[in-house]
Amino acid sequence: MKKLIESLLRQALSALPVSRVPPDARPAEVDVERTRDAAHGDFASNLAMRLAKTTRQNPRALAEALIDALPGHPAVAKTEVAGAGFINFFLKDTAYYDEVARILADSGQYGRSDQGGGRSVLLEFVSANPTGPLHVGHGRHAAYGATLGNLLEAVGYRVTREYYVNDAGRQMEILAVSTWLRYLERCGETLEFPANGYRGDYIATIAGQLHEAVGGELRRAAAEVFSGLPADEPRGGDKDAYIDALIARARALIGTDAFRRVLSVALDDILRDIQQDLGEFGVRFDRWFSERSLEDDGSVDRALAALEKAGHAYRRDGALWFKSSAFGDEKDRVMVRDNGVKTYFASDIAYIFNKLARGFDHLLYVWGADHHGYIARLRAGLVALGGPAGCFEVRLVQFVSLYRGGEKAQMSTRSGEFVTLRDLRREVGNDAARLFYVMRSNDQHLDFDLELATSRSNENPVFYIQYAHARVASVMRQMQGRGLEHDGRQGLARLGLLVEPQEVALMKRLSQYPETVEQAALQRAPHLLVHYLRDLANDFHTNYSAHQLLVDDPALRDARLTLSLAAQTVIRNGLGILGVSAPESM
RNA sequence: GCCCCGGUAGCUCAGUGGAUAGAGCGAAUGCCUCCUAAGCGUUAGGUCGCAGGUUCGAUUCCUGCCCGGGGCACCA
Repeated sequence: MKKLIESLLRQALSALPVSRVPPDARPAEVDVERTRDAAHGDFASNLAMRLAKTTRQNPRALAEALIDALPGHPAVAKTEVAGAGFINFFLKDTAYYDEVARILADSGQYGRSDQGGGRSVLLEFVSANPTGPLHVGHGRHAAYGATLGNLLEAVGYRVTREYYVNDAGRQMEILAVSTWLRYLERCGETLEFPANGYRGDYIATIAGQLHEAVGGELRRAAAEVFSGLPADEPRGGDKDAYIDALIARARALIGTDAFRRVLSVALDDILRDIQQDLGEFGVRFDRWFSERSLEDDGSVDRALAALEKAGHAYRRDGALWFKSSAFGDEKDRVMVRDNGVKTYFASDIAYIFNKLARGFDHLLYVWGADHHGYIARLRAGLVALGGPAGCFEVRLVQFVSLYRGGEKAQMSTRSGEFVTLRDLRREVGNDAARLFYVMRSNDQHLDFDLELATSRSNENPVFYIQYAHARVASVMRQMQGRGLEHDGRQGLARLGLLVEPQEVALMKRLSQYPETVEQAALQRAPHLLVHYLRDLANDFHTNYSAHQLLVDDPALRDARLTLSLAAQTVIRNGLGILGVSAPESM
């Protein structure tokens, strides 16, 4: 509907003589917005005021000229010049009736568009290290990324969802050694757990499975394991040096193959858990991309070689550096350490190289806010490899705090006492979790109120929105219980009977849905859709309270039910994008 | 020190180069012989952090400052 007004204005603009508005003064896009005040009509444009600036003409006179040039359209009742030069558009009610008809005809497709023109987007999100279960922060990434993917698809992009599995590198070795130590405890050894190890209970569980599988085969005496190692942090040593020595010792005692096996057992178990968790949460990925595969198939080496060949890499102090400062980063970055070990940055370069090679039009990353310093260097890598900087986009998600009854719930990652995503889902349910996670702007720290998420009142947007949907279903059941039928064609034909202000307000709100989806997708802002649905539910409940739907007059009843079914359709579509269910009863 | 995010009603947060800045909660208060009261209505509540600048017009854009959170590794 907004598009219609924009197109009319564009036609009017191109109809103005060049002498009046030179071509280079004409904006590529005309801005049309919904009015806040009904006295200003339904839509307004500041086009004349913008032209007035560039052409140094009177804005009101320009507005008059534009209105004169405006082609007539059956949906437009009236246009006027107002204020400093606004052009206000008043629509006929029939325009909204047509929109209701479109909603019911398009049904599940209503609100979708081909704005994206089928361009391909690689959306990478979550990508949490497989060193433990997902916690509530990852949950926000999952909900945000999944909703973003749905939004982009709704406006015509081809979206590939990918989870980058960091299954290589030192963190994996720490995971393996942590598992092995718990296994030794299970075998009966007594030991002091390293400060830098993974301490969560899940490690002991995995160690138990390992013990069942291999018995005492990998058991070594604790004295043998720990003799001659440097001091750990609690004893005044360096925890990193200590755990590295411990890893080397483990390798030496049980052999590289067995160490690898322990690593695989732990990794497979944790990854399976993550996949199951996200699956239950309704978050699906097209591909789980293994970091290790990039190393195994030589991609990392090739990417490093490509950078060296292009003259963007150099050696210093025994390390291989990427000259990222030449591409806007604040300083150069190490890719291969002086001990020959590649940094994670090396594989991330290889990964982005891989993404480019797969021919995506756009690379969209969702990262935690703590990774913002990483944006410049990865973009630098992309550009150095010959990729277009414009296709690279990162959206940062701020942190999540849990509140329970006004008290902040504590989380800490290494202690193993964090609140997992699974715990959260069990407590508040998937629907509430999905919606609460995307209710706030991703730029905003999120205070997740556990009590609110489970409360059954209109302050809880989940129940409030779902209830509006269920209420329509309930009325339809009620109608059938009375032996009545709904005549949809009659309803559409008699929408003119809907003259109550609450009914008109509901129709106007419904017509905003396609704009809202588009805006939310293009701004990467799912929270706009949540707010819209809340407002829509409010309009529905208001109308429901003000006017009986199941009235005796069949024509009026059909019209009202038709409008209600349209509202139900839009709510269902919107909740679908959010990954929230639309129940028939509550 | 540098970089990112935030500062809008008592609280949690939307919003925008335009016309009188919004919602929910909380507070006060009204509505069930009637389709789900898991609902609806009414009232009160604001120096859009502060100071400059650009503009016909700034809460919105720019600069500086203040406050809160985060980041500045040959860790992931």
